[in-house]
Amino acid sequence: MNIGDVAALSGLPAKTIRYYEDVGLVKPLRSTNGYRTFRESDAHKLAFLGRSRALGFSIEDCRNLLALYEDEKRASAEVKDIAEQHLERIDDKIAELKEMRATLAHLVDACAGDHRPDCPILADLATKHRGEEQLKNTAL
Amino acid sequence: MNIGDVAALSGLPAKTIRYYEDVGLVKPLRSTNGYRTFRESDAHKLAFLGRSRALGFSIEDCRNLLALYEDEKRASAEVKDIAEQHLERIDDKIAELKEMRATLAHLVDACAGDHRPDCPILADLATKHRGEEQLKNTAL
DNA sequence: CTTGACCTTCCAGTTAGTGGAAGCCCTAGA
DNA sequence: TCTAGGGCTTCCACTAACTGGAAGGTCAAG
Repeated sequence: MNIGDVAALSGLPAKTIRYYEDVGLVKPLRSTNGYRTFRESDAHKLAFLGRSRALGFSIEDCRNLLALYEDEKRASAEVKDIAEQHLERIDDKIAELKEMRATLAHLVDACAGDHRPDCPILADLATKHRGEEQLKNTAL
Repeated sequence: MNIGDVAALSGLPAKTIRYYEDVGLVKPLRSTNGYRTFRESDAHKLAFLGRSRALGFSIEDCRNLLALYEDEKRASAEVKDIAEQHLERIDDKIAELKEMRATLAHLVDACAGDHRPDCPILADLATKHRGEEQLKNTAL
């Protein structure tokens, strides 16, 4: 299979597949004309990578997951560990976004959004908030 | 004020402030020794930037917000528009993360996480899912 | 033989900084 | 007066995970 074929099969752009080779996630063979030649196993790996990335795993996570996948003697605990850490990162990110969202939604709501210059959004951004006092002189 | 002073006041790292100058968000003066000299207005801008960034606005959004902030004849609608678009991006991101989270939580839950190799997480990543069929030959 | 679709490599750009090196500047203390 | 420190300067490289584009080789069809 050439790169276009695995791209179609895996749903990944050819550019991305070349990049994955660059970072050592797949190691396709080369035919005499210099074209990459992908085996079934490579196509399978790429699909695995596509799904892992879709779940938000980092490239490094993917590398580890792939290694575990190929290791018959793995302990599922190792996989679960990676997944749980990722889950935690996701939860943190969601919490962060929700907080931004709440503040922003409140401000947007308060803004008339008309031709006049008065704007609670800008007013808020221009104002020091609680807990934002910086670097009070600790000594003296 | 030197950069260390505005850094303390705004809560931004000096590196970040230099970067903001690089991309044209602030234009501090220079004293004869080459040091950046920040006016009150610069310190104020930097605080504004810090708060905008904390709400997740991109640098380009910040640039536009700052311009609006300084424009006495702005229409609040323009500000609101930027904020609403950002809100939408946040909502999209939250939705995406929640979907990942749901899938991942389900898989983590199903995984024993012990010394055995059997792992529903890997099994899932290795399996083609509904709607994942690629590029069926449209012609013929 | 030419056209067009593939394929190759390499370079640059994206976001928003961060880390580090090499080297001034300035002040306080011995 | 010398020196040590902390602060300041610039510049270069690196991060994550690609993506776009240029220049050019390969191959099958007409």
